[in-house]
Amino acid sequence: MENSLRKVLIADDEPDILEILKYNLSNEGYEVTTAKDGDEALEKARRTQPDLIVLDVMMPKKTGVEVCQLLRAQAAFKETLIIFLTAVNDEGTLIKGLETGADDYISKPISPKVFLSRVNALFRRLNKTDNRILTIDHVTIDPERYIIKVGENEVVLAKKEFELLYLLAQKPGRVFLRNEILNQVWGNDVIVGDRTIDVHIRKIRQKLGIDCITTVKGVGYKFEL
Amino acid sequence: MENSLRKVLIADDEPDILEILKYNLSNEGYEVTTAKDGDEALEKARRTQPDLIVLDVMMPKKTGVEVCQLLRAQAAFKETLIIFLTAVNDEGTLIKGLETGADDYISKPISPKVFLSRVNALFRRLNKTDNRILTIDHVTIDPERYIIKVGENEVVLAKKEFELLYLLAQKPGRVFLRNEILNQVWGNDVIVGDRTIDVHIRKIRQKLGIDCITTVKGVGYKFEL
DNA sequence: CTTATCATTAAGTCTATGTAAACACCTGTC
DNA sequence: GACAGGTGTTTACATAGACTTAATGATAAG
Repeated sequence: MENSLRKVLIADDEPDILEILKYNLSNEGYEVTTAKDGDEALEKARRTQPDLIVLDVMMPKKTGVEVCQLLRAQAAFKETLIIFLTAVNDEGTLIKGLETGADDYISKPISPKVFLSRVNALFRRLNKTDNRILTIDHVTIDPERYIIKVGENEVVLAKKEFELLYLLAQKPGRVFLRNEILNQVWGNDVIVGDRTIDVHIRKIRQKLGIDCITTVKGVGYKFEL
Repeated sequence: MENSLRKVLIADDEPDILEILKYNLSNEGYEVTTAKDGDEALEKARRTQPDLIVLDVMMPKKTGVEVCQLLRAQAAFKETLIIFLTAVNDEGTLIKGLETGADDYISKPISPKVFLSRVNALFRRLNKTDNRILTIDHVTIDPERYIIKVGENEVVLAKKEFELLYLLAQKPGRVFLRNEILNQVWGNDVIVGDRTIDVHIRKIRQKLGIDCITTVKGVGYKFEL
């Protein structure tokens, strides 16, 4: 993997498991924090803002599922990767866990090799959709430099405008609900008026000068050339 | 999960209640089976593989909680919706019931309207993940893009039209009752006139340009090529 | 033939979005 | 501190078209 330090938080009540996982992840270049129960996991998650959180389902204080729910309720952890560790006989809880928004789960007993490959796979998947330069036909969107190219013209968008366009352009053709857009661009705890999205859409349309955002009335918007 | 396959099993030892609930559910387009005790419930559950099981907590032979436990132990019923009917003074048992993996509970005495709305809500929640692209012959319906393709032509439908078509197309050939359509597309608390559905059907027929929706007089509509 | 049900059409109503302008806020400059 | 410029948001209003209704004609079932 690349040079960027990926932060991982592992929460489990069994010190042995913590030790093994931490050792393996560190070896791969991850920066690892550990927690031994649900409350500690929440607290350290807040402090260290990890990229990935590994939660044992069965933990003292708070279960992994509860921790996951509490985290997902906060905007800061909407995009954070969350993996559950679970005993095989615990499928009921697990299903509920996945519904609360976990990205993957791994059954105990854990093979370090499998664990690592799953973690790496998750990060790879994340990277694909996160920081890449998008090119759709003759439109190029570069999130590093906050620049849009339409043909040969460079267009400068403001931050929110850019993020909105970038979101839509990640899946051209797919309709994004207004709620979805609010969550992704504004964060789900922010409350803004009804017309805010429209106004931004309008500015994007205006600045780009091409017809690339389609309204689906009553549903949302989609990027399309 | 299938949207339109909506089989319900109701188990209660009071014939009146069975009758009322069955009547109301049938009206909404559910396919209802009934059982008068725990053993019969188990047996019919196995046979009919319902999508929702309504269990009275107090029943002869086996209580609702016992039935629930036995069902949840089987892989086939891991995902089945289970609702308890319970008398108000029975909270101890109820809590145990929810722990065994029920999805909801409803207190007696039961208002049919409340009952229906709870059932509909459960199914709707379940359907949230129903986002698959439907392909029937040369017709493609993509809810993600909100686009219909008929051969090579792209057809744009309005929101209600799209949802209506999407509903019908989920089970080609199956007849959807008007009530069912109202529930799924409009939501069960909205009241609209009799001709509203017809008009939408007409627009769909017109826009698609092909004869794909068949009227079953006195019953409802079905999608068919 | 009668009746209930559906199709069709042409309105009317209402809702979601488009648009322009004003406002609040931040940032840097003189 | 006053000012300018930019961003993000709200407000108020305009408007297209989505949705509904109502009226009338067609059709199948009994």
